Parts: sequence; structure tokens; C-alpha cells
Amino acid sequence: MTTSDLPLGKRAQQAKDTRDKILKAAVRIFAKNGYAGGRIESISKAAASNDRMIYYYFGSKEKLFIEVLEHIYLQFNQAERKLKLDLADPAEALQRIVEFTWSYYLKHPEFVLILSTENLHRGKHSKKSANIKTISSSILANLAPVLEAGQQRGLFRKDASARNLYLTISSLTYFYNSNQYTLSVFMDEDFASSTFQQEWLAHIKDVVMRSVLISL
Amino acid sequence: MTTSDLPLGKRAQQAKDTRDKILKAAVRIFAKNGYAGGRIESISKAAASNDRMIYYYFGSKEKLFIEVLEHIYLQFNQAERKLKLDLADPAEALQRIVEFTWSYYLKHPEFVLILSTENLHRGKHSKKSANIKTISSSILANLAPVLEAGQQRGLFRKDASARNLYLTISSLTYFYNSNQYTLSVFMDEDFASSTFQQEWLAHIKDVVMRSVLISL
Amino acid sequence: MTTSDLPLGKRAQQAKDTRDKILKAAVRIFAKNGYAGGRIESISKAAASNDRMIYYYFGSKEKLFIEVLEHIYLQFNQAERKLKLDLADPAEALQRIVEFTWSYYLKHPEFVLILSTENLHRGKHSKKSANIKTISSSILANLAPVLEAGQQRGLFRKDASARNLYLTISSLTYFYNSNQYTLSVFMDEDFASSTFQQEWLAHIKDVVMRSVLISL
Amino acid sequence: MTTSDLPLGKRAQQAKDTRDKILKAAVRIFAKNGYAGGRIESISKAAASNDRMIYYYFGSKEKLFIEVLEHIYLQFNQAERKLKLDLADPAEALQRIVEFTWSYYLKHPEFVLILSTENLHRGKHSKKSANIKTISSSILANLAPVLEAGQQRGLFRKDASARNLYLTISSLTYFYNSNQYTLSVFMDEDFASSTFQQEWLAHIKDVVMRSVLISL
DNA sequence: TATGAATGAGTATTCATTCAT
DNA sequence: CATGAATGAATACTCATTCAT
Repeated sequence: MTTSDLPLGKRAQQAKDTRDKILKAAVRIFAKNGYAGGRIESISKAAASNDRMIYYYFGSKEKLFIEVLEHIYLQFNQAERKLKLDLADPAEALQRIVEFTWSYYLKHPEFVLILSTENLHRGKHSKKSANIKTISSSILANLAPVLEAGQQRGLFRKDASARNLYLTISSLTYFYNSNQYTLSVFMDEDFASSTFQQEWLAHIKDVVMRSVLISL
Repeated sequence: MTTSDLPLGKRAQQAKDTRDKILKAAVRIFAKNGYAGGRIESISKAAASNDRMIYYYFGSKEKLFIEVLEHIYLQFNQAERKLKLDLADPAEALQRIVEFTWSYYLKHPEFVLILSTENLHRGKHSKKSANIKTISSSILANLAPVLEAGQQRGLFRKDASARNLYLTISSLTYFYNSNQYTLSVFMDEDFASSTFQQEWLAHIKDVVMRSVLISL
Repeated sequence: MTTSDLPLGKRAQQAKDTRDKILKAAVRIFAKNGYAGGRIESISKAAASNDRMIYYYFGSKEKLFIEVLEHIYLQFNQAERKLKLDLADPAEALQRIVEFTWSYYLKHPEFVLILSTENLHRGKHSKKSANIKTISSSILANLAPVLEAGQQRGLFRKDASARNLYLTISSLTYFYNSNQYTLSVFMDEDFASSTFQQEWLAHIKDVVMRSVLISL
Repeated sequence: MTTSDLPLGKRAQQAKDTRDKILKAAVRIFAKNGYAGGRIESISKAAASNDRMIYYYFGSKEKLFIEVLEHIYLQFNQAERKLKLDLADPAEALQRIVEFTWSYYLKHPEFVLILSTENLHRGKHSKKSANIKTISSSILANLAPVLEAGQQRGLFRKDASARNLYLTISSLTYFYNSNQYTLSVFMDEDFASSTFQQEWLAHIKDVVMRSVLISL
């Protein structure tokens, strides 16, 4: 039992709740409006709190945004950890990873939006966080064993690298979600329709498999 | 010969120059700082002009941004039009398309940055432009004939769709550039190194080819 | 005829007026409320202008305060320059200097208040001004010739120094005005009464003269 | 033996200590940053205590400042009381008063700074204190007997007044310390150098003596 | 065509102070 | 006696935009 599991006093619990409400409101508001557009007032109102409390708990808008980044990475990591993969069937496991990544981005648009925002700022805030590296470094961990298992069974190409595989999956799942608005301007497709989404998922699973399988 | 090709009077030429300088400065500044962060003053200073001139020529910050969008799409289109593909060799042609797209994003970070910015605004400005649809709609045009040629020659899979192929190529080329900052936080890779860039290009060419080729 | 004497265009004149109004309002407000207490809004309202114009013309509150310092020193200098001293009568001239200094502080409480404010900030703003040194450096200039003339005539002590004489006069005239509030708490005197003021002036003229005269 | 000399219980002693720590921290902080700049939080941190304690012991920022004023006056008075003057030698006694005043200001810059601060507020806080009048009223007390002794012995001028003598000494000692920052901007002197300080002390002793002595 | 002057609504942040435990 | 949590009013400063010449 860690310290954080200990029951808190009434006041302390209330404080924790307030902090949490602000953080969650910040995720929503920053996702919706970006960093510059994410007004302190909007966040405090969305959290049914007070401007001042943001400074009390987080110090500044920038530090709040850094905690938002850490929070969404942590959430992603926790979701990923629940994914139990069967290394006895590497092809199946790889497909489950593609499915998981795809659904996570689809169901968590705030994750995509905030990462895009952070990239527009050239990773400025990520660099200031000591935690982010640790939090996000486990993301690749799921993939490597699956790839190796497939390679050992003679299913996957020996020259496939986890790094490239990871970037391939990320590209194919992220871009559809992140760039849907400019894409739909000249493509007559509704990126929000479940038909298109299912077609795309089937497609990228196929692309990923073909990129590693030795023979089809 | 269209109107715009006629020689302009000295005054008119000066005016055109000022307008151009502002537009180019706007591309740079919006790419660097996003829409909200792209200050009218910064743009007019970068253009060695005057705030008022932006309103004179473009009407508002929003209209300026719309013209910026139109401009970068037009530039992309013009570059793409120079790409002469040999339909007699569809496999080679497809690889050249991947190479072209990759290089364009790499050499024009402002294109990537502004598209990402526009997506964070949910395509708000694109929707207000009558021109963008026309400008950007030609992008897919290059790809369809290549795919069909390959299919007719029995090289490419019949069930491959131009739409999916286009999105696949775009995803694999765009994401590397757009998300390099958050990626490099937890991946020990230098996304700006030419080694990594060349490896990635080789990889995605391979992935794209495997996704359409009937047999390897 | 210098540039500044050239007739200005209507707009330019208006602009100069606005800038002047703000500067004068700033002198009043900073004198009344100190640096921290001198609110930007109060100043712009007192100038019948707009907060934004302060930033337009002065850049920041600090830079405005620096100009205020330069302005009050300049005003003092200009007043001092009008003082025509008869070096043929050094004793008389010295008394006129004491009178002038005394009246200036008395009639310009804002000068005293702003200097005191600046001293509480350890001369922080003065140090940032390139002009102040030049402006205020002429202050001692009046005194030195008078002292020398008196010494040459055998009226004033040879060991009297202009520096000490200057500080003596300044102390005796400044302190009465700057510290009247805490003084009146325990001294049953009204520092604003002209009787007391005249008595004090007579006294300090006497003290200053005795400090330099060889025999009484 | 007064109440305050009685030995205190452990709790009561602790309370007194906390109160004392806050008061001393307040003297430092207000001296350094003025009234407006003297933040409650800075004071409580400097006292290694808590914002809330300031309100517990002093009620408000203003009341704290009033106690600070009372405190520094009290300290000055206690120092002054230790000064044992020999009325048999009035000239010597007077010089000792000048020396004492000078050294006190020099060694207690916080006294000068807080008095200047209070004067910029037009004695606002002093007026609200019932104690200050009593505390500070004894300051003149030292001087009057010395002056009278000197007059009775035929050494000092009959028309010299204690009030003017007091103001003369105060002016000459206070101004050097209070206005050193603006003075050093245009005078090439280091007001912190002991050479200059000693020269100035010698000078003002001379000025004060010449102002009261009948013949030199 | 060009530009300096003016404005109002907003924006992150700070401060003294009070509440609840 | 002591302290973390909460608040509202202020505060310096910024921004896109319009006016006047």
C-alpha cells in the first residue's frame, strides 16, 4: 500500500478533488483551443473553480500545460498496460496493437489534439518536464517483444525494426485523426463515419502486416 | 495570356510587391507561431511594411490566414505538376510519388506546420475559402492513373484504392515531420539527421510498395 | 532654429500633445502614489487618454517612470539656468542659491516625492537612463564659481568644498519637505505654515553662511 | 517588575517568539520593498511562518506596518537613552549628539528607509498610532538641555532654538543616507566609502557647531 | 498608396484577506 | 497555536482593428 492509497482527511481530499477538476478541465480546454487559446479563465470556470486556484496548485499556465501533457501520456500508458498480448501468436498480437492504437486515438481526440499542439510549439513544454520521458518511454516496450517473437517463429522479416514498425503504426493511426479537417476539404469523405473508419482500420492492419510478414 | 501576365505600371507593381511581401511574411510567421501566436505586428514588421497595409490588402487576420492556406496549397500543386511520371513503369512512378511527397514535407516545414495549425482549428478557415477545394483537389489526380496503370499491368492489387493509397503515403510522410518533437522526447533518435531520414524514406517506400504489389 | 522648433503637422502636434499630457499626468500620479502605487490606469485617466497609449509612447511603466525622472530633472535644470548670479557679490549669490533651492522644493513637491521614491528603489531607474547623468550633472555648476569667487575675495574659507556645500544646502532644504509628515507627529509644528517656512529659510541661510564665511 | 518581565509559559514564549520573528522580518521586508512592495507572503516566509499568523497577531498589513513604525522608533529611543551626555561640556555634548545621530542612520538603513516610506504615505500610518507620539517625543529631549547649558555658559547663541538645531542635525545626517542613490548618479562619489562618510561627519559637526557657537 | 495615432476588450498573474480544520 | 485551501478585486500589459491625414 503506497502513501497515495492512504485515506485522506476531509480537507485534503477536497483539495485533491479541486486539483483534479482543474487538471481535467485543462485537458478539455487545451485540446479544444490550443495552448494560447486555452484561457485560464475558461479552465477555472470549466472546473467550477477560481483563477487563483490554478496558480495555487500549478504555479503558471505553462506548468499546468506540462502537467496536462504528463497526464495524457500517463492515461495512454495505463490503457496500454491493460493490453494483454499473446506472444504465442505474434501476427494476432501485432494486429491487436494496431487496433488498440487506432481506437485510443479515435476515442481520445484530446490526446491527438494536445500532442499536435505541443508539436507546434516544437516540444517546448515536454522538454521542461522531467517526468514525460519516463512516462512515455514504455510505449515502445509492448511492440519489441511481439516483433521478436514473430521473427523467432520465422513469421516476420528479420530486417524489420521495432522503431520503424512503431512509427509506421503511429503514422497510420494518428494522421487520419489529426488531419481529418484539411483532408476532408478536398476528399469527399466523412472521416467521422464509422464505415470509413472501419475500412481504414482494415486497411492499415493489412499494410502493417504486409510490411513485416515474410510471405503472404 | 491572362491579365496577370500583362506588364504592370510602376505603382501597381509596387503594390503587388508589398502584397507579396506581406503574404510571404505571413506564411513564415504563422508557421512559426500558429494562428493565435501570429501577431499582425510581427507579420507587418517581417514584411518591412505596416499593420495598416495588412488590412488594406487582406481585410482581416482571418482573411490573411485563408490566403496563406491557399498560397501553400498552390505552391504544393505547382511543385507536384512538375513531377513527370512514366506510366509505363507504375512501380517506379509510385516510388517517385512517395519520394516527392516526403521531400516536399521535409523541405517545406511551413506547409506541415500550417496544415497542422489549420487542423487544430478544425478546418475553420479552409471552409471559408472557395479556392482551396479547387486548388487542392488535384493532389489525388497524380496517383489514380499510376495505380490504374499498375493494376492493368497486373502488378498492383485490384482491391487497392487510390484513396487509401493516398492516405497511406500522406500518413507515412507527414507524421514523421509533424510529430518529431514529441516523438524525440522518448525515442532516442534525431529526426533531423539525414541518416534517419534516408532510412525512413527507404522504409516507407518499401511499406507502400508491399501494400500494393501482388507478389514480392 | 532647431528641428524641434519647426512647425508640426496637425496630427504630429496632436500626438506630441498626447505624449505630453501622459508625461505630466505620470509626474502627478507617481508623486502622489509612488512607483508601485502609480497605476497605469490612473495615469491614463488623469491624462484623459487610454492605457494603450502609454505603451504606445513609452513602452512600459518602467520606461515611463524613467522619462518622468528625466523630465523633473530637466525642469529643475531649466529653472536653475534662469538664476542669474552676480559673482561680484558672492555672499549675496550664495544666499540666492539657498533661496532658490528652498523655493524650488517647496513649490515642486512632486520633485521631492519622486526623488524619494527613486531612492527607495536604490536608484534602479536612474541607472537605466543614459540621459539623467547629463541632465543633472549641471546642478553643481552654479555653486562652484560662487564659492571660488568668495574664496578669491577672501570672504569664504579656503577649505570649503563645493561638494560639501552643495550637500549641505540640499540636506537643509530637502529634508524639511521630504520628512515633514513623520516630523510633525512628534513636533508640534505645522510644516505647511508660511511662518515656519520663513523662519526655516532664514535659519538655513544663516547656517550655510556661517559654514563658509571666514569671520562673522 | 512589569507583566512583560514575568517568566512566560512554554506556549506563551513560543507565541511571543513567532510574533517577534514576524515583526523583525516585516522591518526588513518593508525597508527593502516599501509598503506596497512588502508582500505578506514575503514577510511570512522571511519569518519562517505562515501568512495566517500575520493576521492572527497583527490583524492586517496596515496594523503590522504601524507596529513596525513603533518598533523602529522604540529601538532608536532605546539607543538614544544609552547616550550619556556631560552637560558640563555642552560643545562636546552637542558633537556627541551629531555623531550619535549620524552613526545611527548609517548603521540602521532600515530606519531611514521606513521613515522615507512613511513620509511618501504622508504619515498615514503614524497618525493611526497612539504610541508613536509618545515614543518619538523623547527625541528632542536630549538636545534641549545641552543647548540651554551652552547658552547659560555663554558659549552658544541665545537666539538658537532647539527645534531648529534638531532639524539641522537631522537634515545633515539623514539626507546623505536617504538620497545617496540619486545623488551618486551625477556626483562622482561613493557614498558607501568610509572616507567620504568620515569627511562628511567632520563637515557636519563643523557646520552644526558654527551654527550655535558665539565666536569661533 | 501609405502610415502614425487611437481604442476597447481581453489576458496571465498577483495580492491581501478569510474560511475550515 | 498553527496551517492549507479558497476568493475577488486588481494590475501591467497585449491584440486586432479603425481613424485621420
